[in-house]
Order: sequence, then C-alpha cells, then structure tokens
Amino acid sequence: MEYNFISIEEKWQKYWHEKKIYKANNKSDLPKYYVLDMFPYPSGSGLHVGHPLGYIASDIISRYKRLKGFNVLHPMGFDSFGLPAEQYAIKTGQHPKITTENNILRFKEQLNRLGLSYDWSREIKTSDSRYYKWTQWIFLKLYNSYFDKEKNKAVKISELNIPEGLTELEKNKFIDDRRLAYIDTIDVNWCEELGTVLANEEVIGGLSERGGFPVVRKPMKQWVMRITDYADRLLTDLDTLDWPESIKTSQRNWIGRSEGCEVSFQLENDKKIEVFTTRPDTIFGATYLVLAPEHPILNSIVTEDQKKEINEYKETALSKSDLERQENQKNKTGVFTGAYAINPMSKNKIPIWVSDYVLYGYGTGAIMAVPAHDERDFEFANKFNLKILKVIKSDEEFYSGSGQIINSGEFNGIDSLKFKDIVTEILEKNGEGKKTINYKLRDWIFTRQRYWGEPIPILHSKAGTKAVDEKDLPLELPEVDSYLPTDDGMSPLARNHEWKTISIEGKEYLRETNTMPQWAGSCWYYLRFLDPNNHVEFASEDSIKYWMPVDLYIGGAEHAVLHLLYSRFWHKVLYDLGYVNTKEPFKKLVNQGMILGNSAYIFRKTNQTGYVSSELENKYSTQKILVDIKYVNEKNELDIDLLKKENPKFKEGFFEFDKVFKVHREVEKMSKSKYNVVNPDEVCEKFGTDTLRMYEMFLGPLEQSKPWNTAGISGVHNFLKKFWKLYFNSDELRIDNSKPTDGSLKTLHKCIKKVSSDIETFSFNTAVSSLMITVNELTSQNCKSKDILEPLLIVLSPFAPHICEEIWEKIGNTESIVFSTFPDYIESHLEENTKIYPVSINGKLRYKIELSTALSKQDIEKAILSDKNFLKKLDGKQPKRVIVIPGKIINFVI
RNA sequence: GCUGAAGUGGUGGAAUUGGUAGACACGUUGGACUUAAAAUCCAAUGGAUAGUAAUAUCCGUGCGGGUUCAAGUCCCGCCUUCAGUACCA
Repeated sequence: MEYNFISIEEKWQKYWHEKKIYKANNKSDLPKYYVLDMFPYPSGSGLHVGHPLGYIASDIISRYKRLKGFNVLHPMGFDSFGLPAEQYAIKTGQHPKITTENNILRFKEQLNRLGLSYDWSREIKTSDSRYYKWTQWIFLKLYNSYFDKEKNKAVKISELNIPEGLTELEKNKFIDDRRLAYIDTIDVNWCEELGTVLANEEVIGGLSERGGFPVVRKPMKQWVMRITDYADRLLTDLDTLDWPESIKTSQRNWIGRSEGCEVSFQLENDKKIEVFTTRPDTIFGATYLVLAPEHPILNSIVTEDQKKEINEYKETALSKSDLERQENQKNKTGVFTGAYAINPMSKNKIPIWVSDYVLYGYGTGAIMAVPAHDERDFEFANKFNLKILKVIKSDEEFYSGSGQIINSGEFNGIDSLKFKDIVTEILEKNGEGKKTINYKLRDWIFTRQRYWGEPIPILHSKAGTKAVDEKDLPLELPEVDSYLPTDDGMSPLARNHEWKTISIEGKEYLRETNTMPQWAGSCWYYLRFLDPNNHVEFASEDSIKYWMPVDLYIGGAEHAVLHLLYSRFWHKVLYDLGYVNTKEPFKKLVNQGMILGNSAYIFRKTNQTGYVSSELENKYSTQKILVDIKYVNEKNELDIDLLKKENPKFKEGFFEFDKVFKVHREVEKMSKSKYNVVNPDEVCEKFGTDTLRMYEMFLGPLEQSKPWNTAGISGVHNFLKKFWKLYFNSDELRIDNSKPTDGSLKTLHKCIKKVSSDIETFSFNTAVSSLMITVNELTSQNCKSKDILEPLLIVLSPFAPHICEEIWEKIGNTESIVFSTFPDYIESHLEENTKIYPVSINGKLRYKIELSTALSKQDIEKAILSDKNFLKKLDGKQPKRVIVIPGKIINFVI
C-alpha cells in the first residue's frame, strides 16, 4: 500500500463535506473558541501559494482547539464588493455580480482543496443583499446617533436635547450637525483615474493605495463618519489588546494624539487668531505666525498692498496636489500678509505669514512659529529672514529639546518642562488660551462614486436628509445601463432615473446615489458569522453573548490602520447602542508574513533581438525583461524551446549562453504582472495538500515574509512518506498491541509537549521539525506499538489531516479523528540523562543539573571534578568540597 | 527624518530567553541496493591547524567596545536590510 495522497485527499474532503463535520453549533456547554481569517476579496486570478499561509495556520489552530475540547467557530466568507470587478464591468459590460460569483466559485474550490475546516454553512458575501441589508441597517444606526461628549459614548438621536423655538429646517440642521454619519462639504482626496473619492487611509504618499494613481484635493459633498469622537477610546483600548506591537504602534501614530495648548493671538484690530502648540514653553520665541492658505480669516486681515500677492499664492497652493506639496518639503514657500499680531506673553508685535507648510486640517490651521526650536520654522525663518529668538539654553543654533528657559523676562531660569504648565495656566487665567488635545485622525470619508458597493439608504429633499425606512431594507443595487459615472459627474447609480426619484406620501425625494466604501462590509462581518441566516437581527443576542469576542484573528499587516481601525470604531458604536457586549472585536491578532515570488529575468541586448544568459550580462549593454517562471527550473535554467513555442515575441530572438541559459532571479511580491505566481493547485497535484500545508508552515516563522522556494518541499514530502511507513509495511499494517518501550514513550511525550506548546505560541515551523524528529526516532526504534502510534496520529492531524484520517480509519477507528482528544504528555515519561552546566546565581558560580534523575552527592562531585573546562577556569585549583543544594543547583567551595 | 522588525553555515531556519551555537530540512559529497535510472536507505557536511586515525586545539552568530564564571541572547556606540509613515506645530 503506497501513500496515495491524491485519492486519500479527495476521499476525505468529500467525507468532511458530506458529513458536515465542521459545522459549529451556537449552543454548547463546551468552552468556545472563535478563529477568524481576514476574508478575501475574490479576485479574478484566484489563489496563489501566498494566500493560504494564514488560512493554514488558523486551520491548524482550530483543529487543535477542537481536539482540546473547545467548541470552535471557524467560518469563511467573501469581501465581494470591490473595484476590480467594477473595472472589469466597465471594460466588458458584464455585471460585476456575475464576475464576482465566478471568482467566488473558483476561490471556494481552491480553498476546499487545502482541506480547511471551515463551517461553510455560515458562508457570507458582502455583496449579497441579505448581508448588506444589515450593513445598511448599521449605517442607519450611525445616522440616527450622536456622540455625547459627557457620557463619552454614542446615544440615539431621539435622546438629543433640541433647543426650542427652531423652525423645521433649523431643527433638521441642528440634528444633522450632530449625527455620527453626516454630510459635509470638505476637501476630499479625489482620484481622477479611479473616478472616486478616497479615504485618508487609502492615500499613500499622494497616490491611491490601489493602482497608485495621483490624488488631488477637491471640495465635495460627502458622507462622513465621526470617527474622531472615538479617537480617545480607540487609543486607550489598544492597551487591552493582545496584538503585535507594530500594529498597535501604527494605530497610535495614525490617531496621533498630542497634548498641547490653544493660544489666541490678538490682532491690531479686534480680531483673534487661534493657534495650537505642543510647546507653550517656547512662546517667548514665537516671532511670527503662519496661516494655512485655506484659513478663512485670511481675506479679512490681509493689507491692501499684499492682497494681490496673497491671492496668487493662495491659488497656486490650493491647486497643488498632495504629491506636489510633499515634494516641496525642503523648499518652503510663503507670503507676508501685511498684518501683525501681539504675542500674549512677550507682548511683542509679530508678523503674520501664509504658507502651505501649515495644514488647514490639523489643529486650528494656524501656528505660532518658534524658529529657534522647531525645524520647519527654522527653515522658513532662514529663507525669509525672519527673527530667530532662542528661549531655551543650548549651544546649537537650532534646538528642539528641553532645558533652561532664557530670554523670557521674569521666567528665565525655569525648567522648560515646568514652564509649559505655567504658561498654560497664565494664558488660561487671562482667557488667552486653554489646554487642548489634538488628533491627527480625521473623520472617515464614507462615500464612493462607484456602482459596485452598498447603496446608502438615504433620501434627499429640500428639508434635508431622511433615512430609508428600516422595513424597506435591503435597499438593493439598481440595474444601470453603464457602470461609468454620468456625464454630469454623478455616480453610476444616478443613471437609473426611475430608481433615483421616489415619492412618499406625496413628497418627492431623490435617492443618495453614492455607495459605501469597500471597508463597510468588512467592518462587521465577524458578527454576521455568528448567526448568518437570521432575518430579524444582524445576529441574535445569544449568539453574540456566546461567541464574542473573536479569540484569534489572522491576517495580513496591510490592514493595520484601515480595516482594523474602522471595524473597531463600528464595534464601539454598536457597543454603545447596546447591540454587542464587548468593547473590542478582536482579542488576539496575528499577522502572517507575505510569501514572496521569485521572479525570473533574462537580459535583452539593447536595440537588438538577442538575449543573453545572466552570466554574460556584463559583456553587453542590456535591459532586464521578465519571463514566466514556468519556463525556469530549480537550477535557474531556462527552457528556451518552450518559451519560444508559447511566446511569439521570443521566436526570432537569438539566445546566447555558455552551457545552459541561466535566468536572473529577484524576490518580489507575488503577482500576475511579475509572472512569478505559484498556484497551490500545482503543488497539491504533485505532492498533495498535506505536504503543501506542512511545507508552508515549515518555511519559517508565520509572521515573517519569505520567498517561495520549492527546493525544500521534498523534505516535507519524504517525512509524510516515512510517516506512512511507520504504519504500513507494503500491504500490511505494521502496528500491533505490544507494550511500548521506555524510549518510544519518551519520544512520544516529548513530541506532545513540544507540539502543543509550539501551536499555542504559533511556532508552527518548529512544531513541524519536532514531528520530523519524532518520526525519525520512532523509525529507528522500530516502534510498532499502537499505544504510541495512535496518539501520534492525533498530534499530527492538525497539520496533515488527510493522511491522519486515512490511517486512523485503517487501524480500526470508525469515527473521524476530528472527534478524538488531543493527548496530554506525562512528565514521568520525559526523563532525560543528567547533564551538568555551570550557571551564575547572584554572581556566584554554581552548577545546574538538567532534568536530573536521582543522583548521589558522590556522583555529582565526580561529574564536576572530571569537567576539564571547569578546572581550567579555576587555574587548576581543586574545589575542596561540593555542596548539593535541594533542587537543581549545586554549590562548591574552593 | 521618525517608528517598528531583523542581521546566525552554501540555503530556509533552530537555540526551553544568559548556560554544549548551527536542531530540523534543503543542497553537496561518498556509500548500499539496481544492468541502469528513479525511488529508498546509510554516512559525512561552519572554518582553520595538527595527526594514518580515534582525536585535540584555536576561530566563529553584521562591526567596535563593555558587563559576567558564562553573551547569538544583556548594556553602550555604529553599519546594513526590510516594512510602515512623513511639513501633524
């Protein structure tokens, strides 16, 4: 009997599917464990070997927890609204729904082939109206709530105190201004190429996160989520989470809390300018003010002779894209307004300037410039010859630290850290300032000018906005004749005029035609998995109480601030409104690393049709060009014939090489465009899923990124073959009822101990290693005992479930291995030979006995005295006596 | 610039957190079995020096210092790589 992985894997995947082995029950006396993968966007290219890394890890955990007696919830679904399907629709006219459905089928097929223990009865798709009904419902909860600053939580609009004597319109405005989901005309990140607005989190270095297209600022009417009200809670609750420190740090940075002081500077007339500073201690050094070009006070303070220049500057500054602004960092620009303000502490008259290095969106959009102690102000002051006044003692021309206060009148000599509080107090007393906390975090721009997303369930009329009635949800996506924006720049949904206009009780309304961003559906999907077929609620109270929070969440680090911040925000709102019982959704987070591709390049001679092998590259002037890795073997040799046959553009080329044509390799992100994608299906066919699963775990630490390299895969495959041979001798079962030897008992229990602690600490690579050692040891011990080999199957089964099920059945078990119990190790089976090491205790030399058996004092003394290294360190002096201390430490006296 | 992670054989990576550095695997070399190949099994494998040999000695965890009986691990100062972020006052 050979290890025929193909038929074994098919057989058991079918068995698990038909018997619904992994269906989780919402009612159980067992302790619960909720393991969640970040659900994928079903892209057209299917899975590559990088995707399953996290899925395999979470599958091992969930199988392990099941064997440990937990009721495990391990669901999977699809984040199926998204840009690629829509762009494909624009190109081909095919409805994104169809594209998405096809892609999902492909994904599911590939996922199932990996033997993942998902409860598919709970599958969800964010683009399914039965799902987005509740996304819209939650949107309305946000729309119908406001943030009560005193209670520090969200409260229903119905509990809002509305001032009396307002007209209907004023009343609506009063409410609209306080909703957690509100409309605002703001400068948004407009991406022309994508035809939509992007959230701040989706813009990286002035380019769109998806596609890398330029982004410009543009004022537009948008739905916005008041996430800033939650800044403080999002920040402090991070401390309660078992997340990687790097993710917590990036969230902290993104929220960007800074404590400081808002100071108001009196102008010569009765106007005032408020600035925010974290360094009120340097206020005597504030020698000028700077306003952001967008600052509204600008027009009213600028003097006649400066007006022209200011207007010109404003125009150029506002037309700049984010990218252009950033490029100018080293070369600051600015214009003098002609106006002056009074420094409230020094009473000096200081000039007011305008510059785009001050951001309108942060703080008050104006700063007091302290060139001696702030790098940016220093640069600006040098360029425009503004006064630089040192107020903290230091030898440097520019200094941003703390120290002794100077040049500050009666306050000289005070420590700057203390002076901070003193200044704040004085300003507060005079009504010229107050202590403030500022956040970098901005409100979340929630609308997208796209088709393939959740429609926003809102109606517009002259009186304001109105929610679609809850009982009319879901508000389904209308059909449109084209997926492009309308000619007058409205979202694609506006193309359906019949849908766009609606009349209720004789009143005419226009529907909101923008859709929600892709993050909306993924903000709360972990809750829908608890009770996915519920028609009355997004999930029943009982299911939420039982399953929440998610015990383990595995996914990529690329969602550090986007998805993970938004879903924490929504979860907190749902918590405030009483719909969920935990403050945070995800208790433990693990980031799996990326599996990188090994791209192959060949060198084309410049301006010629010839190609050269990588070792000849230096001889010519060449360009690197990509070739598909399927033409390259493990020794980096190119199959020229096949390449020419399948790619006409290489057909005429002359390939120059020494003995074989070698390609140049580069490790890059795995992607279709780099021709370096490895499909897991290929690996499954060649080696089997169990091999793939174990190999991906063996490759290195889960969190680390690493290149895919098939070189080592035979080692893991051989291990499984060896494992098989432990149970079968050609056609016969080797296994018998003989009493296990001490040696094999030790081997087994060592393995149980190591593997279970490795799984709990996510060290899957070392767990696989110790399984390999175990099988090698048992093979050389010629172990046949069922008492050893049966528990070993259970220990291996989370990693390689198919082969274990097969053997489990063949040795006479009738129920799936899934229902067995993970064995415990027994300490008495683990005894090792005595080893003695020198150790330092309180600075004194002692000896440590590792895992000692019962040794006599004489034995220990003998062991130490025969240790040559030890004697050498004592310069040949002989210890007079060795004292054995209870436990594992021995003392000695010279 | 700032923040975070990392740097160990030819390669991927171990090292119970201060205690035999290089587990396990790949690769390489040699051997067994084969007419042969594949498959499988066995042995060797950080470097240097000495020895016929068993073996012995020295050097070795990015670099330079330090603490310690003992440092890949701790401290100080650098270098390099990757990732995130960027005029946030």
